[in-house]
Amino acid sequence: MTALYQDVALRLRRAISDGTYPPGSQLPSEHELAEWFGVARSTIRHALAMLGEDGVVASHRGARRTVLAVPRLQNFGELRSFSLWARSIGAEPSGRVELLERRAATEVQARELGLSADDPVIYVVRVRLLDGKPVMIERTAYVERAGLLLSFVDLERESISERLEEHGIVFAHAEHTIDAVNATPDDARLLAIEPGLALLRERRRATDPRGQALEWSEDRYVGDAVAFTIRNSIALSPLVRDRAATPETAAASTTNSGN
Amino acid sequence: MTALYQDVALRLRRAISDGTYPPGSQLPSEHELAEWFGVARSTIRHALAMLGEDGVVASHRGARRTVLAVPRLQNFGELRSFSLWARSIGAEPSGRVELLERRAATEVQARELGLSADDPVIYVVRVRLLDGKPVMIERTAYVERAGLLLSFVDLERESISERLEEHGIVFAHAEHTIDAVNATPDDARLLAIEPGLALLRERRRATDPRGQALEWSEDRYVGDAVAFTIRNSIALSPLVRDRAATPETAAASTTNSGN
DNA sequence: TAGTGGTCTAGACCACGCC
DNA sequence: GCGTGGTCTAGACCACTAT
Repeated sequence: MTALYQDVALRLRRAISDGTYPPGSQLPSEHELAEWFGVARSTIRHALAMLGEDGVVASHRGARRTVLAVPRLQNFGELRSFSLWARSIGAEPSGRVELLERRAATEVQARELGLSADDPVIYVVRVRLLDGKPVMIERTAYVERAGLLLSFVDLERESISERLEEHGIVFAHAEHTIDAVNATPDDARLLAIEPGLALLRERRRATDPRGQALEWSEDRYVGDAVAFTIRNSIALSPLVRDRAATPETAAASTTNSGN
Repeated sequence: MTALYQDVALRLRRAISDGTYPPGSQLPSEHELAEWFGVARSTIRHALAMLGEDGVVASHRGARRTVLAVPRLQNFGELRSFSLWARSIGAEPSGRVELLERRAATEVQARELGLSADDPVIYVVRVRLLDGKPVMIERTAYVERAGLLLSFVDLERESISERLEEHGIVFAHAEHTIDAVNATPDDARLLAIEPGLALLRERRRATDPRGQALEWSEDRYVGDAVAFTIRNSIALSPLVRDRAATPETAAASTTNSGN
């Protein structure tokens, strides 16, 4: 069912989590692991490469691998879906729909979603709550193909992404741009906070496995409720620091231009 | 010198950048690429895996790879070093040292750096400027081994990380936690902005190749000057959403809590 | 059904760390 | 010099897509 290397990776993760190989210690050699697991060395290497991508182990030619940290659980689905994420930390997610309409795409939405000007999008504004406390405003434009299915979803209770996956709409890739903004009066009203409070803004473009844009969203998190964490290393650096988009630079910026 | 697969990856990146394989198009098959480049299929796969990690291509069993986006240039060094990053976007970096002293680690610093209470750290507060405009405050605690070398660095002009690398201190891994805070009066004074303006806060723990902590830093960026971008996918998700540190949760949390 | 990517093996040689 | 991880090859079989 699952691939051998995934099984090996899982078992190594567990061994690190349960203290067999605590952070700072060294892993057995690839040769030893291959013997113990009864697989080829390349299969062990494939598994170890995955741990390396997660920042769990570090490796250097000539020396055994070092354990850097205990693995984190979170997966892509939990990052994309507020509901999944909330439940994974033991909180009860809910949502309040402020707006849901089919309308012409704005210039930005059209560019990010790869649409022509005035193509229709489904635009949704939702306030997301954690254990009854508002923590985020989600302003999302869906392409028509995905958005039309929203009429089948109970937006107050259900997870949009979970329901869309049941209908064959799969989110596979995303690009996130993160900066900070002060809460507008409108933000403050929706989140029941003071205007001017610092909010963490995440602009997200998500695509299906083929790279076809499915949604473009601008989410604003209450600064003291949510944070993002990224691990990276010399070998793997998915995080990029950008000059923020300003009215003058927005048009020229590569971060924001679509497709 | 460079590995074959790295050379192949570079050439494929170039082919995507120059429009040979634009976003949305399909790459040739692994078999074809292996023949063209004169290498084994596994070498091609290794190169393509790197492009996949960067979110440049997507792959599915049975179908050819799809180009998702044009590759971004930035590397790990440019993320860690403000100076390198600034020059890479064509701006002139500078810095102003507000404080530099050797002192006992705070509780948080000791925990993040893996020190005992009251072990000494080198604490530096610097304002970083882009083309003369203040955009960031950097409050960094270095472990003694790295920090003592700072006396050899011209902090107003030089890049700390570049000089430390010359002395054998190599930054290899980092974990970043990002949230939003309002500028304190002190922040506002240093950055020449209004108090209360939304700032992007990055707390960063960086280690050497062995996972030994080298620095722990709390940086605050002016919200309209800098943003961070992350790409991820089902297969690779280095980004994690966390509940932010609150006075109650800070003690239990490993990721966060303030300076 | 042919082609494609995903997985896995067995073996080779090399560059580097450590003793 | 020995053990380690890094690179590379050649070939096999399988699961899935496209047609």
